[in-house]
Amino acid sequence: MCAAERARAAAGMKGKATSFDIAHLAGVSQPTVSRALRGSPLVSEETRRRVQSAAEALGYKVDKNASNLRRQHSGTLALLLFEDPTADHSHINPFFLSMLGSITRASAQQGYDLLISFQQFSRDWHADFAGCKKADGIILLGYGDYQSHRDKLEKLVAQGTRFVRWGAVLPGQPGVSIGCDNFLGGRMVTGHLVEQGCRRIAFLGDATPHYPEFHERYRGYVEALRAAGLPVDETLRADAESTERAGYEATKTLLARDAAFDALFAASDLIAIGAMRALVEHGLGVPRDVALAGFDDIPVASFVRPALTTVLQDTGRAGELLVDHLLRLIHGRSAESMMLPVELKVRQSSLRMMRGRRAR
Amino acid sequence: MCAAERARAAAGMKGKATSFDIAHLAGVSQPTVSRALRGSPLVSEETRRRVQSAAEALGYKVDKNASNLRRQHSGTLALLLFEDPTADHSHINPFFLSMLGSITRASAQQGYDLLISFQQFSRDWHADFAGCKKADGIILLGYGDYQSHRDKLEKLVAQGTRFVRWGAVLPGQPGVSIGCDNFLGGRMVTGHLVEQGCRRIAFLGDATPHYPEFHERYRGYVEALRAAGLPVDETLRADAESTERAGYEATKTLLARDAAFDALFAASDLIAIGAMRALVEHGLGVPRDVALAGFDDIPVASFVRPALTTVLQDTGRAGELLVDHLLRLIHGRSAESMMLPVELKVRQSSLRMMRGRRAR
DNA sequence: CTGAAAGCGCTTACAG
DNA sequence: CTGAAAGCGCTTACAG
Repeated sequence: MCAAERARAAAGMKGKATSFDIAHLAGVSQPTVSRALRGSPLVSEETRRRVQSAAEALGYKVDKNASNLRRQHSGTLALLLFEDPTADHSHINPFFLSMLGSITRASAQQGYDLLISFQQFSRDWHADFAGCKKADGIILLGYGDYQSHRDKLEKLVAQGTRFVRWGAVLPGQPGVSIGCDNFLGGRMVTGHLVEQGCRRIAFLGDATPHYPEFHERYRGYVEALRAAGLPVDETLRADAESTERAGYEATKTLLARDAAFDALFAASDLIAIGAMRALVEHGLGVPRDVALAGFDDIPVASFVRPALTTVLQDTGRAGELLVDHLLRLIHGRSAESMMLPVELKVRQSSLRMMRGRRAR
Repeated sequence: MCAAERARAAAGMKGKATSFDIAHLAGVSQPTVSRALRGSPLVSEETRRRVQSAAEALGYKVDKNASNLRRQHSGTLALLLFEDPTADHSHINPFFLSMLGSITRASAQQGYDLLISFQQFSRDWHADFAGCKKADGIILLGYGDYQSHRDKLEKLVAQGTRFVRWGAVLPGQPGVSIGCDNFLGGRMVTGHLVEQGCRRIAFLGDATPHYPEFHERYRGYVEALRAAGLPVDETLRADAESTERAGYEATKTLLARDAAFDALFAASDLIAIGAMRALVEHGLGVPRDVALAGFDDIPVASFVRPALTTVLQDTGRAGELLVDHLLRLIHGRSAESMMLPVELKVRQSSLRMMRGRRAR
């Protein structure tokens, strides 16, 4: 039995203490307890102290359900992680894990709790969090097909649900989106591969508007090829969702096609790592025979051998911005979509000049 | 304006619909709405249908705050992630990330929401979740110093807070703990290194009772050495918390000590990866000059070169068990601490016989 | 099977 | 600066 329990037992109470118990102990009314604990300026310093020590003595905590009900808010943000239903369920994409970490931190810093939920895009999740007041706002995260599911976002807007979305920032999208400059990232990587002397650069990833982020990266790739006067060869493109397995298989497809390539730009690091495995199995050296680059800079990217050239998205900043923008919306202020800068991380996997410099 | 809004505007309502609105539309009393929606067997099939379609028409969702307040529960579990305050804050330990994924999935499967929060052990978090009824129970996760903070756990028990803890399973601990067989894991790895012909095996990690998991792994290491008739040399031990940086530095310390070693057992994969970098910088080949093994089998473990020998903890099963045991406690049933089996994953980093088999 | 009533534990306008 | 009163939106024993 701890001190608080003993004190309460002495006072003849059972169960958790309520604000009435504190009021009784402090010799004030129950509303005064509420005011004192919420830091209202209406309460005298001396009363506040009495209330506070009574609350501590009984181990009292404000009941969130009651408080939220009365105040009509929840002090909670919901993070919805959308996963491709076809993806391997045992591991979450490390990139989103990293985002999750920074979002958790950012919302804690702002005094909000974070509710986490995995969702399928197909399900009817749009009213599950804001509708029932479990959360004041929603953060949407995931490589998703926002084109087919645009109606869900529009429903959120129509409902007046506050939400922000991580993903491609494109004109005319419902709600607020925050994402990195995928187009620029794609152009930078491809430009770098061109500089390395690559001439037949393949693209791995679903380049349809159904995967807007990949699509933007692809557009950057095309732009860089154009700028270098290189043709865009459709046989050098293979679809892949963002998994290692898909990258592996897309590379096999490409190899089977017998269309020669000297570089591979994978739309994500996971795809790139799968590609690396397929290339090695096929007896091709990276970067000796094929230069390779990915996107995201997930933690493994620097640990694979050769270390993977990729595009860094600042997840720390992204998490802060997502929470920040969502809170603006919750507080009735305006928030604009925005695009974050990216950074090219050149590592060994794309450095064709390195050939022979190390005994590998 | 969506259909639900239009319907409600027609009915002259503003704001979210309540159970009274549904009652009105369905032509029943408000309590009947509540019963119908909660699936009470007292409601006739026909009434239920009327209520349900009214609820759908108005886009009604039960207000969780009100429902929780009345029912005195929250339908939510809290996951508290303890991080070493000295650790690098930009990345979360991948092992815990993996646990987080499986816990999220398991609690969703059981119909519970999951609240996530990062905590410092030193802070006064014990009443922050259960005390204020934000969560029905708590899951504790993190390489923590449970010895110094044992009083916190005891406070939880005294309060009657339902909680389960991931970590070392030792006799006499407050509450329910679930963890893997760290002792066996340590013994298996060390035994394997001995089999590979290693005779001077160093241990990297804080082996004090303050890190009970590492301590158990260390005890397994000692046991395996004893079984092989090898001495336990204190100069072959260097403290490290579970970060890459700490592993890097501990290895440097070891190297500076000038006590020869032919193998390194790191108490975690992160430590092992840091160690690998230090060894390479020092001109030592892995596994040629020094065999290396870690613990956890985080995703990078199979991607570093050479791939890292380690001990697999089944995070999927662990997450399920943590949630399962916590729900047992919440439902007033009993739950016992338990230990999960581990699996040795032999990869190249420890295969000294491999020397020369590949041109690396 | 259904309704009228009470109450979960707070917060906040209102009155003093 | 403080208290009495009302009410947030449900759920559930009680009565019929």
